[in-house]
This record gives sequence, structure tokens and C-alpha cells, in this order.
Amino acid sequence: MNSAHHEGVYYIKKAKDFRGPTNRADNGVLVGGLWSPVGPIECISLSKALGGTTIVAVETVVGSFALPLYDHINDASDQIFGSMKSQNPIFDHPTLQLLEKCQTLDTLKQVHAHMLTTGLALHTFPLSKLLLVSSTLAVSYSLSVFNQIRNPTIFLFNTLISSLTSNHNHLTHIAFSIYNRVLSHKTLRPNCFTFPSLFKACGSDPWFHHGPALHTHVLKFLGPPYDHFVQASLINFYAKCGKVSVSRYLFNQIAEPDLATWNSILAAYAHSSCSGSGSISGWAASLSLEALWLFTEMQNSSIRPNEVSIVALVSACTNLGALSQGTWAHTYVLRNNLKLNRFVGTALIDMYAKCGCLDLACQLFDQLHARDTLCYNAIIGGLAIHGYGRRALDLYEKMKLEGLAPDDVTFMVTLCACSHVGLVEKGCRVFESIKEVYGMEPKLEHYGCLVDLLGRAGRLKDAEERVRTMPMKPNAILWRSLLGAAKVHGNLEIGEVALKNLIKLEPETSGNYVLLSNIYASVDRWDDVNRVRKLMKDQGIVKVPGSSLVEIGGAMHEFLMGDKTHPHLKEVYLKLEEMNKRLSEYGHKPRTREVLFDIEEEEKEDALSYHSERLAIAFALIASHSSAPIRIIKNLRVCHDCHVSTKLISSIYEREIIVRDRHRFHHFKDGTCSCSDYW
DNA sequence: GTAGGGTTAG
Repeated sequence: MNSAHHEGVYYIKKAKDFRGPTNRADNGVLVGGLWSPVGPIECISLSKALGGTTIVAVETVVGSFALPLYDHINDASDQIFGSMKSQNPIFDHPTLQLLEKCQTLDTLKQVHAHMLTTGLALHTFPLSKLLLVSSTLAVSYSLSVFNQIRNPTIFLFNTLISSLTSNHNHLTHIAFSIYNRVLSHKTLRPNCFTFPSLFKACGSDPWFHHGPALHTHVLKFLGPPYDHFVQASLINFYAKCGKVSVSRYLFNQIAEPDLATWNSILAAYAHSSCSGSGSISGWAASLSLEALWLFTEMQNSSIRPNEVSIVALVSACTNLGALSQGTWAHTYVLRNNLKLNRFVGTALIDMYAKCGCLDLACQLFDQLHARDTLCYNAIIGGLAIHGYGRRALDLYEKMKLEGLAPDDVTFMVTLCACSHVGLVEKGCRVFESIKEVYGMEPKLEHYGCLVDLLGRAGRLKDAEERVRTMPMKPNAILWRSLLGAAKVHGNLEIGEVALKNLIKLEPETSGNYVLLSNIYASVDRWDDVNRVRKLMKDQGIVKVPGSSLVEIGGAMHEFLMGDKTHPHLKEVYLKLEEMNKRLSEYGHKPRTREVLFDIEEEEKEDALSYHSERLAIAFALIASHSSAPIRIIKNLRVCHDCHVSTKLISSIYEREIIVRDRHRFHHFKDGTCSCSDYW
């Protein structure tokens, strides 16, 4: 082969480094999207000359740099690539180094002018750098640079698309218009580098519906076997738009998943199970369990989990409240020398906090080196749900002192922290600061927190006023917190308004009807209770059964209200009887008002004492060590009677009982609860 | 030039 024919052949990697299907290559030789003047025949000879190493990507960059390649032709390794790079005036061109350092558009323009005069701007690699840098400084400039390129290669189209989708979520429409130019191009075709960034952009509203069409393009332009990058982005896309089963189907098609595709499917299950209702439903729990199961399958394969896999595993444990497995994941990180980076750190902080081990969460937070806003959000949120409002506010201040900017989530968890302990004035100031100090517009969620803050504190009129004057339409969550506040403070008028709106938005959620009927029951309006009961019956709405999980010896035990299925049923009910007896010795009188329907008083008492957490506590008292705290995870909120009884039980049996309910934690100890009865 | 990762009101 005559080196004079070479206009430069770069991007050579050993075939063994190239995992997965090879439709990057045509006939075993390819072509990073661009047809090199070298041509396939020469590439094959080159491949042979390199001792059988497959050339997986060929790119024409600029003339006269083929020679360094020949100098190293017998040593086919990444070193070749490295030394080629170092000897290649294009890759390390001083102008490109200048380009990387550009901080302003003006300096960028100067560098660009220089590139035009020296001819550097005629070549793909320098142009791609120019596009990347300019897209971070001024997108319009990078678009004008792109439009000036006479024959942009697919490499440059891809560079532009990826820079548009990674830096600017709001520019997805431009990315798609660029993609359409590829589609209408006479000779260019999208390749495996084109799709992943586009699927990433489709992973949020309102772009979901573009995904399936794009998927057909993958089938049309790439064909099997599919590139793993593309597969991973597809799995991720379908999970994000709620179609985990499609993600799973695609994953199952992959003969040998690599790390990225394993991680995609793990994240798909872990993430899908935490979005949605916010509490554990059977469906969400089964998705998280599947993530745990997939993780063990991954360990049985030849792929070693990395930090990304651990993050998904830990998130799944958080959703399940599976403290043992979550702790195991923590030790896995330490044993296998994985990095405890901010991703893993935040996931673990969240896991410990949401599994009831706030102390461990705080310790871990203190140990974390590179903390960012998300780490703070996780710990502030953790403190909030455990009812440590002041500590949460202290960290909120500390975060700002560290120079970190609060984001939407920070405001949300901080407001929530104020709300849980009744720090009304402080919370209102935080809310006002969103606009006044940070120049951001409060979102629906922030109004929701504010309404909750005011409502819980009994300022129902103020809360209602906020709802009426807020700039956007209230959602179901907001109406429900107003309804909850109306119930606590016995305000029927506001409760009825809230419910009317709530049922319009969520006609099938049983909890809404239960809340209203409890309001009626609390003022002995049994006719209205019956009316709600009939309404539910007519609409075919079934009350969600209360469920409590408790972990004993590493196994999760689930109890449903009035459960008759547990293997230790007999002992549990005997213990329950004993507990009820001791409770009444301590003067406890069941508060029966909150039982949904007008049944006989004695039956009501029964219904209360068979609430799922009572069964779980009874079992834990029998089956766990007497010094260990009892940790319970509920799917609904703790009812008033259970709250009173559990306080007493903690003192009678001298046990610490930690209950995670639908909204927050209650630490019962020595007859009191950490929520100070404000929940 | 491409993928997969943490926090989110009630």
C-alpha cells in the first residue's frame, strides 16, 4: 500500500477493546460514519499489516499524517493510537488547546478566525472541537459555524446533535431539525453515534412520542446486531416513558449484555419503582425486587458491577425499605474498592435516611468529600421526613455558605422540613426567597409545600387563599394536603371544597374518600359517612388495604390489615391480645372515630387493633431481639389510634419503634414520638 | 461525536 494514498488514518483501536456487535464496521472495517479516501481495500491491508487488528473506525482528518502510523505498524496497541495522537499536529494543535480554553464568545471568534486563515477549519476534528466549545458558550454561534461547513460529515452532524442534547434540554427541537437534515441528505446516513443522544433527549416530556419513531429508524439504518450504546439508550428511553416491559424485552434480546446495558436495565427497574405514587405499592415493590434479582443475575455473569450498578441497587433497596440489602451494597462498595463518589454517596444517604437510620445517613454525609446540591438535598430531605426541621434548616444555611446554589428540590425539601415541625414563618421566608433572592419562579410543588405548611399549622384560610391566588392550576397532591389539614383541624367547609376538586382529578383513588369520610366521622355525621360509602360502592372503588413491612433476620415480613395468612398467625394474634390487655391497663381507650364505616363500637376496636402495623409490631416483639429497634414500613399514613397506642407500646415494652408511613418517619421511644404529635 | 448513576410536596 502506498502511503501517498493516505490522507490520514486515525482512531484505531484493537478489536478486543471493541465490545459488542460491530455494525460500526462494514465487512469488518469501518468507518466512523465517514467514508475515508483510504477505502476498504486499503483498510483491510492495513488491518493485516497491524497483525490482524481490526480497524474499527477510520476517519480522514488531514493529509500527511499517515507516516507515524507506519512507524509503529508492528505494535498494534493503544499506544499506537496514543503516540499517533501525540505526533499528530492536528490533535494537539496549539490552536485547539487555545480553543479549549475559550471562556468568552469573543475569544472564541478570534480563534475561529485563526482556524479559517490557517486552514484548520477545513478538517473534521478541529471543527468538531469548535462545535463543542461554541455550543457551551453560544448555541447560535455553533449553529452558524455548522451552517458554514460546506460538506459536513456525519461525525460533525453527530457532534452538533450531541452537544445540543447534552447541554441544552430546551434545544431538543433544534437537535431534531439537524437530525432531519441527516435524513434528507443524499449520501449521509445516521449511524450508531447519532441515536443515543437523541434517545436521551426523548427521555423527558414532551419528547416521549418521538422515541418510537426513532426506534424504527434504528431498525432501518442499523439493523441487528445492535450497538450496545444504542441498546442502552433505548432501554433507558422506554423506562423513562413508563414502558419498563419494552425495556426488558429489548434487554432480553441482547445475547451478551455489557456493563452499560446491565446498568440500563437495573436503572430502569430501580427508577420506575420510585416514580409515581410515592408510596410502596405492590407493583412498585415488584419492580424494585426485580432490580435486586437482576443484580444477582449480573453477578453470575462475567460483568462486574460498577458504581452505576450500585446506585441502581441502592435505589431499589430504598424503595423497598430493605435496610439489610442496602447495607450490603454499602459494604460491597468498600470491599471491592469502588468509589464512594457523590452518586453512590447520595443514594446511600437517601437509603439510610429512608430506612430509618438517620444517624448513619448523617455520618455518611459528613464523610463525603465532594458534596454537591443533590447530596445536600438528600440529607435535608432525610432530616425533614424524620422531623428534624431545625437541623435541616442549619444544613440549608451551611450549603449556601459552601457556595452551593439551592435548586427546586432544595426548596421543596426545606419547605417540607419546616412544614413537619410547624416552622411557619421560617418556611414562608424560604418560599419568598425563591423569587426575591434567587430570581426563580416558585413551581407548583413549592406552592404545594406552602399550602401544606399553612394548613397543618391551622392557618386554613391563608392556605385556601394561596390556592385561589397561585398562578397555576392546583394538582391532586395539593388538594389532598389541604384536605388533610381540613381533617386535622376539623374544617368541613374547606375539606369538602378540597375533596370536590380532588375527586375531579383523581376519581379512582380510595384514600380521598376515606379522608372525607373520616372528617364526617370525626363530627359524627354518619349519614354523610354512609353517603361516601355508597358513592365508593357505586363507583366500584375499593379501599387499599393497609400493609406493613417489618424486617426480621434479613427477611421482610408483610402484614395486611386483619391478616390471616402469616405462618406465625397464632402467636401474632396471641401477642396482640396481650398487647391490647396491657394497653387498656395503661388506660388506653381506642379512638374509634376514624374507622370508616358506622359499625358497632366493639367491631371498630377490633378493626383498629388489627391495623397492619399493630400486627407487624406484635410479630417483631415475638421474633426480634429485645434490644433491637423495630423498623416498620407502612403504605398508608399512621392513624390516630395507632399513633397513640404505639407510643404506649414503646414505653410498656421498652422498645424503640421506627415507623415509616406514607409521608414521614415516627420514632416512638419511652412513650413519645419524634413528630411531637404534629403530623 | 455515543450509553448507564444520586435528591423531588402529601
